[in-house]
Amino acid sequence: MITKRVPSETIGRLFRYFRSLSCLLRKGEEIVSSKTLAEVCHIKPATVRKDLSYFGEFGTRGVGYDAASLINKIKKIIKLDKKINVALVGIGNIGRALLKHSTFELEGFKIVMAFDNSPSKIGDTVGNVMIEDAANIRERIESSGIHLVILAVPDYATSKVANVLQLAGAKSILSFSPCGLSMPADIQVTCIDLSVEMARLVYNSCVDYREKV
Amino acid sequence: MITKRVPSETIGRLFRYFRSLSCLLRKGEEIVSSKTLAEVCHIKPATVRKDLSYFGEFGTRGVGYDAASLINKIKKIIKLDKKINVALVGIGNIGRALLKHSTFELEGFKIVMAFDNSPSKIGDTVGNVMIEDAANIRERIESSGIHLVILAVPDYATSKVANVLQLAGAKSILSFSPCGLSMPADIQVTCIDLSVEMARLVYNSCVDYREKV
DNA sequence: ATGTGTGAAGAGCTTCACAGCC
DNA sequence: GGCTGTGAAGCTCTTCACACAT
Repeated sequence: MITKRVPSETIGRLFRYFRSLSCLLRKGEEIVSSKTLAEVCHIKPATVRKDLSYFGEFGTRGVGYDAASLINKIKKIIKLDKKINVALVGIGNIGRALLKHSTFELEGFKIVMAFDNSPSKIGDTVGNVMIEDAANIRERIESSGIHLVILAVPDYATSKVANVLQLAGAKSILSFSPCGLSMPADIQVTCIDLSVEMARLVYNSCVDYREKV
Repeated sequence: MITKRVPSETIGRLFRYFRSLSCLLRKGEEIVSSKTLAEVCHIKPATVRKDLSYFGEFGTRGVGYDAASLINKIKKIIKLDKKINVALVGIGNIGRALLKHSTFELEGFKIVMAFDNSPSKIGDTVGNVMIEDAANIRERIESSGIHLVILAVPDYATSKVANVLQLAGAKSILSFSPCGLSMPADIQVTCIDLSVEMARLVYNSCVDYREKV
């Protein structure tokens, strides 16, 4: 019993291949080589081939990949063949921006439900979605079968909400709070922490090109 | 001539240690062990010790780390001892959210300049910052000596703006567009791509606990 | 000739396990 | 006893280099 090991980075890149291929196809390129795809994505050709090889043999040696059919293969692999419904908790600045951010829908994700606990927000409609009372999170998410939830609440509320989401059967959480989440292993959590990213950028730009002896 | 190799992940974790230590200190914990710090951050004690060891010996064997002095050490390492000024380009939904996102300032970053090219936005003030004409980006960033720029413009404009930023002497770019940036190696670029993160979450939650034979 | 598919080498990060010090 | 600091092992992802197919 061996789990097929696919690097987590590979999945992210598949999504980018999907985007780039759609773009190349629109420009009339029907056959695409790993070299072309790599250039568009700013990575190495070998990485492209390796990534795809985890899932099968999609190309023709000496020729390349058929763009249209490769797109479909990728779509199935990363479950982009159906729209993914998403719930959003926390309608602060970030939450509001996400609701208005129309691009998600083009990429296969749709925020279909939004929650906040502030009476002044509940009932409002932002970007076609009505804000519901956070008290109903569990019931609503459970009954709708939503698996992916975006968490954009203040830090102090994060873990409390996360526990409710767990009870509601959520499988994946994308959080904008500095992690602090301890979830069971069967729940995927990704934290997006802008301060951390900025700190890394600052550090790297000071160090990388100042070699130490 | 050997570059001291510090994992890029380590820098991100240092920032989290910094946060956690501040919190622990506020609670009155003056001495902190790698075990305690690891628990708070949901990582392994050995990782904490290894991370710190890249920069020196900050602890006392048999005892632990002095929280206050460790915080100061970390501050210096990741340049948090001074405020970092940041410029923001693109005042759409995300840009606006970032301007209003007051937490940055607590963490050492301050958006001091914002640009857009829409006449209807130029001159407005959002969260204490006046939106300036994007035509002045180069001049303003160059003369202010800002090194870190957040890019929140529509995809099609990203690389064009990035080129201007390069000319303006920016050293680091935090972009919210699907990468497409080819910058010289001395400019650090980080892309935050929510669709990619969501796609990974979805994939992992389907696969991780469905072992393949 | 050209470009894929892939085992093996390489690079980078994490984790272990234990020596060293309190 | 307790906890740090660290070389070495382990693991994961990337890159190479070449066999193979058209």
